[in-house]
Amino acid sequence: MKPKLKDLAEKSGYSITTVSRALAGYSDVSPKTRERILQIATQLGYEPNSLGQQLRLQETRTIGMIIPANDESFSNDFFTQLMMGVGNMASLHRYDLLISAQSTGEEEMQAYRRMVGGRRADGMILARTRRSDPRIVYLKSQQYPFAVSGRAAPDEQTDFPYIDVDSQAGIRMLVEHFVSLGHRHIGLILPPPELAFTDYRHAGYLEGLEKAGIIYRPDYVVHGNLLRSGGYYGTSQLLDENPEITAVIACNDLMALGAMSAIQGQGRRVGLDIAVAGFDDIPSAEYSHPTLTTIRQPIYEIGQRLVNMLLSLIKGHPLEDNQILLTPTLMVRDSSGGKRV
Amino acid sequence: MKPKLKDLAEKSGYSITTVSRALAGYSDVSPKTRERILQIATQLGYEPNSLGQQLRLQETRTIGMIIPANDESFSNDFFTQLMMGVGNMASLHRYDLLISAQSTGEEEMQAYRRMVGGRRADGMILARTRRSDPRIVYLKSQQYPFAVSGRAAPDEQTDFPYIDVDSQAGIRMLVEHFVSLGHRHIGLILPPPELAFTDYRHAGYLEGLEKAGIIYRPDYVVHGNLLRSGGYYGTSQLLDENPEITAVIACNDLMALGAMSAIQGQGRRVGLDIAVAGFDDIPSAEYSHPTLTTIRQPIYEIGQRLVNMLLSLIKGHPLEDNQILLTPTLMVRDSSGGKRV
DNA sequence: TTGTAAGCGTTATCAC
DNA sequence: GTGATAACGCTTACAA
Repeated sequence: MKPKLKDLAEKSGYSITTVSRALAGYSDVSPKTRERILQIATQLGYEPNSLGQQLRLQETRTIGMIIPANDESFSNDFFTQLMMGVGNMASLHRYDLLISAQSTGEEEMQAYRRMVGGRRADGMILARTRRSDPRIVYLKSQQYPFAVSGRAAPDEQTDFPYIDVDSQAGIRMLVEHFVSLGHRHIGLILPPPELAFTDYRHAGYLEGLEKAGIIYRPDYVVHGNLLRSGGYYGTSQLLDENPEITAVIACNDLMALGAMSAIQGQGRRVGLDIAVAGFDDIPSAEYSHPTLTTIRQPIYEIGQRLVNMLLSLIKGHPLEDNQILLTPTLMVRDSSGGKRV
Repeated sequence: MKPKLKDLAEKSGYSITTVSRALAGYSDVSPKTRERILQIATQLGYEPNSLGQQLRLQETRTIGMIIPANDESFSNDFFTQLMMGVGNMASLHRYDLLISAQSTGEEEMQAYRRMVGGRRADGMILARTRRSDPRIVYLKSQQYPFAVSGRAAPDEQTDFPYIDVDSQAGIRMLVEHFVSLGHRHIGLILPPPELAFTDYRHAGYLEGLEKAGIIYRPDYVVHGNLLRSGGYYGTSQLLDENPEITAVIACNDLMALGAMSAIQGQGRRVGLDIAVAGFDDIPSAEYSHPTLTTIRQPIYEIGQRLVNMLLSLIKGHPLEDNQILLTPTLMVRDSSGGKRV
């Protein structure tokens, strides 16, 4: 059926070794031999079995990534954008991607163990760090190459390679933006507390309020699930319980879109009655109605850079800079409305 | 370092064979032995090397997918949604996904040969069929299991497993919808001619016009690249050259979003001045401004069903239905505007 | 310049 | 119940 080295060897009359070396382009095989072997190889449509190669070379040229599996995540632009950045850069280096969709929990850890322990990939990229993240503990214990989108929480040690944006600064910028427009009652929808970046974003909120001399009100802060639904319910709750709120900051764009739905569902106008801002700047942010004021994170580029980082790690090249903190930029669009009177 | 069967064998005093069988849960190993071995395995944190397993078992439990690599594709909801459907269903069957990002052309074919010939995956899923698609020719020649999102072109033979939506009916429904609103001058932005579904959509357009007794005008039809830019330029061209046009059908939602930008860029109102419709019903369609009238394809579900199809193929199970044509549904939203006076 | 043989880590066959 | 041994397909010392 599918030809292997042995078939080429038999057909050509040479040994498996010689065939292998001819195909690999070694110099110590005579031109005539090489040509003959190459010809037979193309004639039979030979393609090396990568399993054999990988097992022998102990290298898969594959980058692993485990992404959240749940029915809603297909609308999660963050992961898909990250994956695309990773995938395209990996492709440039002739690496492929091994993707496993798993829901957070023990199943997910099993998938990590299978992928890492089973040596299915040469390194892994992970995203959305959690408090005392078991994945990172595991990967470090295995001394396995990995690169992360996101730091550890502020009170934890970040002793691993990562790229993150300064989301404290990002949220602070949003608060300042709203304050400059005249808002004094600003609600915040945080990510779930177990995520590492939640504290940074909370800190940015506090920092922004303090700079503006606004007193912090804990009841202006709720948690959401990072999906549209989280923004929807969070906003409903905030507005119901605190009717004086005039602006809502959602900690990602998906929740901000949900927030807008909630506001519009109450018959109010986003930007005019209630200002909204998000975080990420996913593609839909620019096409939403109204367009979404947000903090731009270069997710696609982060994916690309994580690959470069990871490949250096895999090859054992020294990494000049393996902990990168990017400064995000504020994208002012219509959802934050104009100056208030 | 990383423990293998040999290490467990040495540590336990049993042979590699027995260790392997104990771990596999064979009945012909004594309970005491099994327990001892299992204990050592967990103690050392043993994880089977999947390369070894795969090579031996000739099975990878992996589904391959090659997606278009280009900087804009990260905003391409179609592929990401399909991937998520595929990935989540694969996960349920304990399969992973091997993704390779490649731009169309010889490189892409090489990637297919590497993945198939190299036996890196047990089967493949492909999308967006092309005229006399070389990928399909190749996969058939290799008798390799694959399942496709999309049929062959109308004048070609579709002798492979697929799931597709009846896009001829879909476009016809859009034409009928526009006609019912009073439109007589309807522009069409087709996909590139080399794509297999282009002819179906064109046929749907013709069918819709004919039913309404509207004469077909070839200059009302242009081709676009399936990205926002294609919709933008296609619409600009259509409106510049045929100012009487009052409605534009874009053959996917991304182009429809581009069409809306073009119209709004001219200071005109989508839905009121020029009606717009798309195809796919990607998540952003519901959140665009205005919301987008479109034809809903259940892309995520198609991804899931393709996996089930493919797994049957891989396992050699008989497939009751391996050529599925779904009827799409019309989603009327704001971009098509109301009835014209 | 070419060939022999070992080994990557696993499972399956067969004998004991 | 258990253990040698071969095999999956490949690369690479080492010999010739």
